[in-house]
Amino acid sequence: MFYFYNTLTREHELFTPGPIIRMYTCGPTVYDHAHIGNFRAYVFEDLLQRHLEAQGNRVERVMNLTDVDDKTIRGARREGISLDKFTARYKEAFFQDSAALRLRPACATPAATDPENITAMIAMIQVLLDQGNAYVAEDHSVYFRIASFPRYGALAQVDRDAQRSTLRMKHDEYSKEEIADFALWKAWDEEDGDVAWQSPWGKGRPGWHIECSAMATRLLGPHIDIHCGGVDNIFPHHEAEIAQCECVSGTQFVSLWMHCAHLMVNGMKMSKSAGNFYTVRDLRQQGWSGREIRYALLSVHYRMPLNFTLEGIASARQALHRIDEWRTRLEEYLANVPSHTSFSLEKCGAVNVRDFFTALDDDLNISAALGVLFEVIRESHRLLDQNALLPTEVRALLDWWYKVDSVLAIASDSLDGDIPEEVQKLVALRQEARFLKNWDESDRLRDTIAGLGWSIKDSKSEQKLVRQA
RNA sequence: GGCGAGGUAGCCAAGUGGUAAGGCUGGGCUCUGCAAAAGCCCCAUUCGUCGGUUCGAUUCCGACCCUCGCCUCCA
Repeated sequence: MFYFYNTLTREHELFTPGPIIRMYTCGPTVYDHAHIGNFRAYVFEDLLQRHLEAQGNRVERVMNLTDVDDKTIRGARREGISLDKFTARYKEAFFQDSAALRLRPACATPAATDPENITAMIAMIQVLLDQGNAYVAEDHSVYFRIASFPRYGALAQVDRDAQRSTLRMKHDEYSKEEIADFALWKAWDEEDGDVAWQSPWGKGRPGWHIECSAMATRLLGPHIDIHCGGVDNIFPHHEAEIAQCECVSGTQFVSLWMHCAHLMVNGMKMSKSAGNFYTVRDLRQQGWSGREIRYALLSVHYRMPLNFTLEGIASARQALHRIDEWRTRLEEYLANVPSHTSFSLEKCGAVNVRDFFTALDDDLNISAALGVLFEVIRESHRLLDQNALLPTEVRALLDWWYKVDSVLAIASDSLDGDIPEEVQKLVALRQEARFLKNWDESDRLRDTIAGLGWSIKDSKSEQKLVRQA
């Protein structure tokens, strides 16, 4: 039983999936490296998809790439290269960063400039024109006629009449019937250079909102189950998408709208225009791993503003380390006392392990879910200390963790990678020195090994090597 | 001005009309040749302020204070 908060109704609603969940997530505009504020939305969407799938649902998700707009055109012109070449760089970077954050790729990542998408946009605009939902202005741009769609404003719950007085007419939009009407097709002008497509209304390029509408309906059909994005997309972007799609299809475009709150830095919204932003690559260069960034973005509920700080990501690192140690303990236990019997674990001590998933069922309550995880960790350590767990129970606990991690995707990749031969030799020497209780030699070797970038943790039976950060 | 989110320990953060999950930090203990690491234990008479309802409110109602976002391209 899923309950999700629907922006459209402003209520938690029961969500009952059909055989396939169709999901559309607004992707990046590829004019620069995406920042971690952008990635917060993608991590939230990834968590949502992974949880739906872990609960046995099939999800078809589409994420668009906006590769033509004012900013991409400006960027390409500034560098004197083609739009394609300019955006290709940032598309590539986006996929790299996404992989670092362990975002599962969407089923399709259509780009606005793909010929089939431009065709779909033009077709959609034509229908809107034919039906009187749009009009061609003097300059051959095409605008959506908001007056023709009374429900406009329902998602953002804005009253159009109240808005009117605060809007200002831009100089280049004088030909609109109403100030709030938005562009479906922008007629070519000097600034666009060679970026243009032919249309029945002359050469130009698509407006931003029609891109998503056309790509979403082309790939997922007229009705979508879940549509996600950041809160700043609610108005006007998603409002416009609803207007366009519902005028064309005559049916409800989206059942469930889910929006995540902003990421803040030092209490302020992170944005490119404000200049106070981190990119994934910035943080990775500073030594933070993708999964640490992922955890930091994941661990605050998606509808709460997240204040990103270095202290916060350091705390994420520690929490992950605790999880790693626990998993290692379980795996080492099973290496000694193997058990392949698998059964579905109900409880670990006093903790009901199912609660992890039921917490997420409730509008992705990640804090409660992580609370369950850490309670299980503490409880199983306690039981293991008392030798009160059976091998089959440890096996089941580990299987539970693998399922949990299919949703969280925060497990460490590999324990430490290959240990260099030189280090291995020194460790062997130290082993001998320790056997002879030659502590001076043992300490000297520990220092030497540390100089090579590996720290040693002695346990009763062995020397554990950990690569220094 | 209109719409919206939020104020819970040093930091992050769940939650409920019946007496405060979890993480990080800090302290203690265990283990240990030392160190490191790890594990366990402890750490809010109190939930922005002031009123009200109630046997009882952090949780419901009202007022107020503060922070932040959207209303223009933005996840």
